[in-house]
Amino acid sequence: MTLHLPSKRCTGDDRRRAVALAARALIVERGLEGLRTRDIAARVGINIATLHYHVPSKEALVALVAESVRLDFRAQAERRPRTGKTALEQLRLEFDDFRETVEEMPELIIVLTEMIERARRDPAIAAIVAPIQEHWRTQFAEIFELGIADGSFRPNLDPVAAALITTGTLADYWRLLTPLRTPLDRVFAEIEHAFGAPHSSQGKQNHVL
Amino acid sequence: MTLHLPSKRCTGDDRRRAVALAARALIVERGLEGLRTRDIAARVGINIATLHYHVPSKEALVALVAESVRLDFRAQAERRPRTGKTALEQLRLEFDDFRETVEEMPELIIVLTEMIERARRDPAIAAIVAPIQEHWRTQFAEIFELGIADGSFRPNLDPVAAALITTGTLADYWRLLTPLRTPLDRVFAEIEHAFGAPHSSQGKQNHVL
DNA sequence: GGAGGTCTCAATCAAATGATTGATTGACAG
DNA sequence: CTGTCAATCAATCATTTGATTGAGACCTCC
Repeated sequence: MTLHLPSKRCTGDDRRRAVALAARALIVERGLEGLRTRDIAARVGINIATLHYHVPSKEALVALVAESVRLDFRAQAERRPRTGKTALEQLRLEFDDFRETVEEMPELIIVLTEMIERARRDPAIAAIVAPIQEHWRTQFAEIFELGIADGSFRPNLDPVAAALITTGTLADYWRLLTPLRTPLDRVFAEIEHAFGAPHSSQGKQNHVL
Repeated sequence: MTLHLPSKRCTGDDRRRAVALAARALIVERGLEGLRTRDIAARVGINIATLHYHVPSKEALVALVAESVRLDFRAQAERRPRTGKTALEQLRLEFDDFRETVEEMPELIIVLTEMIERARRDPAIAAIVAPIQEHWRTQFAEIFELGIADGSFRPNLDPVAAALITTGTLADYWRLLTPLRTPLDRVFAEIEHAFGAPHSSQGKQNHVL
């Protein structure tokens, strides 16, 4: 991968990547609403014309950003093997994952939220963003399904509804304006109580099966 | 309320109200991102200068819209007496309320979401929008607290966490891009199961106490 | 009837903004 | 050395957009 620090010229892909990252940073700062092609070019350190050479239009640019976010999410989702774990363990892994993402790449979530908002009136963006949400939801639904079978969770649990509740809770949590003294842990614990098997006291010790 | 159809002149408050409504409609169509003062003026049927006479700046206009949304939410929240009901009944009232809002004034929620997004980088809007969310959350927290006392809900329920889960779930539900064949009812039912007292089978018949 | 305030508009401004043009540079193949 | 092509830039365009100005119209109260 030729970096653009030593040599002045870069390959198109490198430039596009740099543009996407700069755009993401600017979206975090000023929102999609305040995103300007000039600012992106300036942050990358190139001319506006050069930007337009690599990314034909602003519409394409937003799509490029959405796509880069999608890839980042997929990459982050792929580097966790969950095989051979109980459902409860998998659920906690998922929680850890979320906490990690919130703490280490909050910018990624912010941009995703902006994209989701835009997706409501932009089918092209919707097509990119929907799979991300779908995948996340499915992930939880499968965990709950497994958990019903292995006894981690309530027998009368509705896996799909539970997944909707879980993803909705997490997606909305970080959106909260008030910094919120209620820590994420309490929410996680409450979700476990809410979906866990009623008799098995699966508080700290996980003696499933 | 003097309409502006027969007589040409209106009082300032009427105009401001009309401007706010037109702006809300435009936000639904094109987002805050695509909101243009000219378009608002055109929709109201007035000159741009007249718009600026009633609302000094675009910033003030966005604040006006946020404020109008806040008032609408407050009005909608106030017209429901919940005294003398059990916690479970109150929870279901709240669910009915949400469903009604989603079905009858989805535009209100869309605008609120845009405002929440903007609030992240605009303190003035944050100050208007935060109380709405706060109130909603508190509402549920109180219901859960009452429900623990009256036996509707689990004794080990964390009311604040449960409220966060509930509001997060609802707030995120309507945001979903895929029209989602999973009906709201299943989510509601799952929440009731999740927080309900484990032994009392409060599925359809509500024989609390 | 007129003084003063409220309300409205046509015309215009200055800045911002997405996009284009035409020329230049550097790398590399033959 | 030369032709080709990706990559880059300065300059500029055509609109868009938030905001202002100055001239009236309409209403109310005296």
